[in-house]
Amino acid sequence: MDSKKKYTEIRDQFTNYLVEKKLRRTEERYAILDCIFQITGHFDMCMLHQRLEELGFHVSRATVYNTLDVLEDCGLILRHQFMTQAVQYELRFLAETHAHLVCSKCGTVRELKEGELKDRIRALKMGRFSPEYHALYVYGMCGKCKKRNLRK
Amino acid sequence: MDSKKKYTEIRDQFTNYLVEKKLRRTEERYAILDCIFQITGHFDMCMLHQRLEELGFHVSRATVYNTLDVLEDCGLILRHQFMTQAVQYELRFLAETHAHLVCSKCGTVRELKEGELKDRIRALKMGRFSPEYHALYVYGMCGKCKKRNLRK
DNA sequence: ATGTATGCAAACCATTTGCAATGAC
DNA sequence: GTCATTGCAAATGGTTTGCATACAT
Repeated sequence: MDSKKKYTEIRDQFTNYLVEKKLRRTEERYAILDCIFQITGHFDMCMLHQRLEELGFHVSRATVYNTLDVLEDCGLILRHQFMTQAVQYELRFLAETHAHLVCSKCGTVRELKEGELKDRIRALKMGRFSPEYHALYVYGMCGKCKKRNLRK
Repeated sequence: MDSKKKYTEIRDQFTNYLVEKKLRRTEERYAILDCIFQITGHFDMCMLHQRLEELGFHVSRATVYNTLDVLEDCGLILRHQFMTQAVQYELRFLAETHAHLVCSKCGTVRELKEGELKDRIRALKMGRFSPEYHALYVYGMCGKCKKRNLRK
């Protein structure tokens, strides 16, 4: 299975990061990463905390926040802020290949593959700025909301 | 002056929107739009409220929030959430022509012209989704932070 | 005259912080 | 043994809400 291989890669990246930065490799941190890897789309702190609880793994919210910061700094996840009040996260390797279509009406976020655009963005000349990753948001109205608007 | 013409256009767009939606054309709403038009870059509710106060125009924070919502809905401004806790806004016609280079280290946001990319993004096939505007964020490290990192 | 918009203050809630206890090194 | 990390609870602060008053229509 390819996903298993990918996960080993991700876990290793996390371990290398923790070792290099002299941070501790705690059970909590790896449990949280494991849990995130099971989520295919976006998630927020609340959802993550709940899932961990369901798996019978209790962690404090403070620890979840702390770990999300570490994972973001490590480059494994990235943060989005859509219409919702809570910050949303996503595994970076999943996010790289799509744009986010955000409906201004209902807040739904759809993903759109845009393979070639990625390379064009990477090719931008940014002077002294060293790009690490990017996110493209397109705001507008989704099909459902358009229909709903016509009805009225 | 071209800017004056642009502002008339924007003010008219706002008026049309308010009339169409049967919302009231209050002094506060126009004063807030005036103030925003003077700001060339990003701003948050706090900065805006402060500037209005400096101009001797007192409005409650609730009204600023309300007006920002109306202006966003009207399509005149768009919202960003960078590293800071407060939501940042920007005049939409200014934002359309540049990408945002966000430094993950210090949080600074630089703007980068990217004229041709805009058209490519507009050309994306999004199915039933009707795009209205977009925002491109590139995360990475700015020149200053890179230097600072080397020194240590 | 009617009902929306405003101002103010209180409430809300995601996130951060302080501190004692735990556990990775 | 040392000190980063955790858990818990309290604090923080941006944003939202409720309600009485003002005012656009």
